Formats: sequence, C-alpha cells, structure tokens
Amino acid sequence: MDYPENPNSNLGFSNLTGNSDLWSLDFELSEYLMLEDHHHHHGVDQDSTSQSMASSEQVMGGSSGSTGATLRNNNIRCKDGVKKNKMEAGHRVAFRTKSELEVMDDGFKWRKYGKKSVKNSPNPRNYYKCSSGGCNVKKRVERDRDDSSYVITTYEGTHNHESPCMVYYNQMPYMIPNGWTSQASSHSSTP
DNA sequence: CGCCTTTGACCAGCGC
DNA sequence: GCGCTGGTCAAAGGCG
Repeated sequence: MDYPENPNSNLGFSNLTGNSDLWSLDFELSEYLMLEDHHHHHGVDQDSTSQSMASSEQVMGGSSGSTGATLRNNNIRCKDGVKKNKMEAGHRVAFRTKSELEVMDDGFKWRKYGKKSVKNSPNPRNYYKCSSGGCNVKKRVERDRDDSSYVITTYEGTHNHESPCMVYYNQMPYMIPNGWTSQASSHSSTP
C-alpha cells in the first residue's frame, strides 16, 4: 500500500464518480455547507477542502435543476454554528444529497453510537464515529424534514489515517464502493 | 469471538 | 431553577 502523499486525503469523500452504485442512484448534490471559521473565498483558494467541494459543485451544477437546489437554500443553516469552541478539532461539512440510502459508503468505516429524533422533524438523526482507533471523526446523518428523499450528512473532524480503500486515479482520489472489508484489521497501532 | 447496532439513560447548554 | 433539546455513553443483544 504505497500511495503517493496526498494532503487532501483527509476529507475522504472527495470525488464521487459514477462507479459507486450507492451514490450514483440519485446522487445529486443540492447543497454544501462549510461551518467553522473556515471562511473560504469564492473559488479562489486551491485548498484541499475547497478542492473536494469544487468537485461537488460540478455535480450539483451538472445535474438538472429538477430538484431546485436554491429551493431549500435556507433550509439548512448552521444553527449550532460556533456556539462552542471546544470542537476546534477540525472542520465541519454538511452535504445534502438525494438518496434512498442514508448510509453512504464514503470509504471509511463508521460505527453508530447514537440516534436522536430532532424537533420539527419526523426523521431521526443518526450519529456515527470513525471506527479507526485514534480517529475522532464524527458523522451525523439525517433526512431532510421536508423532503425525506434527501439526506443531510454532516462530517466533523479530520481523519488521522487514510481511507481504508482508496485508489488514486491521476491526481484525484478515487473511491471504491465497498472493498475495505478485506483489510479492515491490517494493523493495530494501539498497544 | 469480535465488532457492530440498538436503545434508554445521562448530561450539558440554553431559554424562559 | 426547571424543562427542553441535542449529543454521547454504555449495556445488552445480534450477526458474520
């Protein structure tokens, strides 16, 4: 496993191509959100994070406007925002995708640790955490309360390890749908 | 046998 | 201070 050093591999969900069936079903990126004080300018920076969402913009731009991305433009808002500074551990990104499956394989392995129902929403919210030891990345998945066909996924934190199964295609990280199962227990770094 | 989901309890922050 | 809401824990069970 000798992958080139790629700084933006922390995101994990960088590029979604039509390979993964799960995402390509109705994958349609209506909206992305970046919280934290990580204010980015409009398409100026070539930062790793912006690169990932740049590819996201391609998806949302390329898809037909049937969904009306701006329709729900103010639907999702950073309500929690930066109320607390304790979680400076990483960035926070929220995606709103159209999919029947709420659990999308982004190349990482997650362990569910909680489920709560949100007020004013008929659908519960699921809390996941990265299974890798020492990795504190958390993920929050809920369905849009207006359109239950949409799924809002919020990533929080930065992975301190590579994606269990990621192949680098040209310059872009490229994800394989579900192949990580075979090498889940490669090494245990925690004594 | 190990890892994962489930589910209620617990806790902390905020508003009133 | 109390209640609400959201986030996490942890025990117990399930599945490969």
